[in-house]
Amino acid sequence: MESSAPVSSFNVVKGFLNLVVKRELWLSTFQTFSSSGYPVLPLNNPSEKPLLVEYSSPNTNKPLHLGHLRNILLGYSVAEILKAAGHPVKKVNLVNDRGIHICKSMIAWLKAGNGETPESSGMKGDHLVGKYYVEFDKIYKSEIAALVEKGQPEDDAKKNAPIMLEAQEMLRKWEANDAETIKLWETMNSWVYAGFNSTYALMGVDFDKMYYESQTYLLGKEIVQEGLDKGVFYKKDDGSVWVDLTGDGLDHKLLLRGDGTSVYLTQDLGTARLRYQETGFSKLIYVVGNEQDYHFKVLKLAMKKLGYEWWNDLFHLSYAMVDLPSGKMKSREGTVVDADDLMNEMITEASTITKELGKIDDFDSDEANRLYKMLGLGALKYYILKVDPEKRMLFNPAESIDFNGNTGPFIQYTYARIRSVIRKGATIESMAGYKTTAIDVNFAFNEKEYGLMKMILSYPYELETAAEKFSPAIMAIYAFELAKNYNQFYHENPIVDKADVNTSIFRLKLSEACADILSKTLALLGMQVPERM
RNA sequence: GGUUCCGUAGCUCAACUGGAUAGAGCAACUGCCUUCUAAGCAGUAGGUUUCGCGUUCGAGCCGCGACGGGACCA
Repeated sequence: MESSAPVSSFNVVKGFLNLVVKRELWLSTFQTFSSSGYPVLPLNNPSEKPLLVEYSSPNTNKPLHLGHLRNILLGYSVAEILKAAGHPVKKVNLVNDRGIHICKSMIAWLKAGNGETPESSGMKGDHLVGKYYVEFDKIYKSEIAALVEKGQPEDDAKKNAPIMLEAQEMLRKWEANDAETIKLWETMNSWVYAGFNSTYALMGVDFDKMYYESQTYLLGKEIVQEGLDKGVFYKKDDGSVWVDLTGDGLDHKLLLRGDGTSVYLTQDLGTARLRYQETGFSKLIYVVGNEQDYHFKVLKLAMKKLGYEWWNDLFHLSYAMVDLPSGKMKSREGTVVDADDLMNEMITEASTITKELGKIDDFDSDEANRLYKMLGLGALKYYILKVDPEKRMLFNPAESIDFNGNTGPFIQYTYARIRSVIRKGATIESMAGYKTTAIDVNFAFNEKEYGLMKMILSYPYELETAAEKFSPAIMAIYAFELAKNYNQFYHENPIVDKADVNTSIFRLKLSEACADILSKTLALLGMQVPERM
């Protein structure tokens, strides 16, 4: 081997060729990194056109719960990862603000609400509206029972229950633009939005653009006509429009009802095309639960049949449901883990643990509360994001989320620990300038230092993989491994040692780089890091 | 009936797209705070990767078939 080659030695074990990279090369690469900041990502295909990430997409008849939490954290994190990887990204939210579900809340509020408002009740708006959604179901069930009592078959009773008929009548009025109905609808939706906004704010997520189904639900009808003209859709005798996907291993699928009203697919066709016209997206990523897998397959194939060449840029980022030990969550039965409650419980838990440890007794209450929030939400976010989205999650509220081991607070703790060492190093005159001191290329680093350097320098690679796979879990695991490696290094090596300034400076540089990468990686998961904890 | 996702330690999860002796955390047990933060570190124990067959130098990963769990489409 030539001496200028980057490889210092090699060996062969069990058919594997092992190359050993020269030590100087590691040091010079690390030197470049730590003096000029984060390595530039060697992106293969930096996109010029925006990637749209649609996430959250709530219904306005009830507050957000644990299932939404998984959706929102995933969507936000994927968007941040794509941004960090150099893509232009737009986060969008399609709010389902119309339909029978919201009419149910409205009817129940009219019947049983006595004019209650968020102000008068002191309830968060989304919780108040959700309360009447549950109320609707109670009334509905008692009406069904009464009809069955009188001898109606249950199926008929479900159709004939007065409150259900009223809800349907209200939907018709809404569609006919009835002034009074629209006014009530706007009022109750505004309560819900105020509630959602405070939940989003607590979670620390944001959106670049909001879409509302009340404005998009009529889109798509002309696309259906276009499909008929092109002969890729067909009409049945009752006037309904269908697409035949048996050639793709699926079934025939309804696109427009006989009475001319839309189904979800109709508006999704229209909305996708609208967004393409607006943005020319290079990808449209839908963060939606896996119960919609079939729906998105149909959507893509319908677009393909229509001849839109970007049909394959529609991507369904599918995730599995979150289950409770008691089974599925059902909003209308009130068996859900509410997102606000869960976040607040986590913050309280963080506060309890922090107080027990007593390390920040000198913090004022603002500082302390910021920290509790950081840690509580960090624990929750990490817990959810470290899991592969396709796997079902079992969430046991009785066993609270851990703060030790492979958790968010463990990584946050490691960051705080590093900052603490660096603060100490900065007080020693001979080391205070460690940031600008160049690394000695002949520095004899040990195994732990070597391992840390390698991990730090692999950040761009991890990020690129995470971006390609739309996978926050990759970054979560990377952060954990890095923190773990740092703690091992920390335990075995004194960092600030007055007797060995040269080594101390190198270790301070290494620590600083580690903290930077941890902070950056956690930010991609929507997490913050504390200077002390 | 059809399609699809999942099945790895008691529990929660990894395994760099088919590579070397399947790794972490929790729980259990044992050590380490007079030294830079013990929300930490070190160690013990825990596995026929649900089962079977196949593909090949090599399979947790690919194929086929069971079994179990979820979701969706008739």
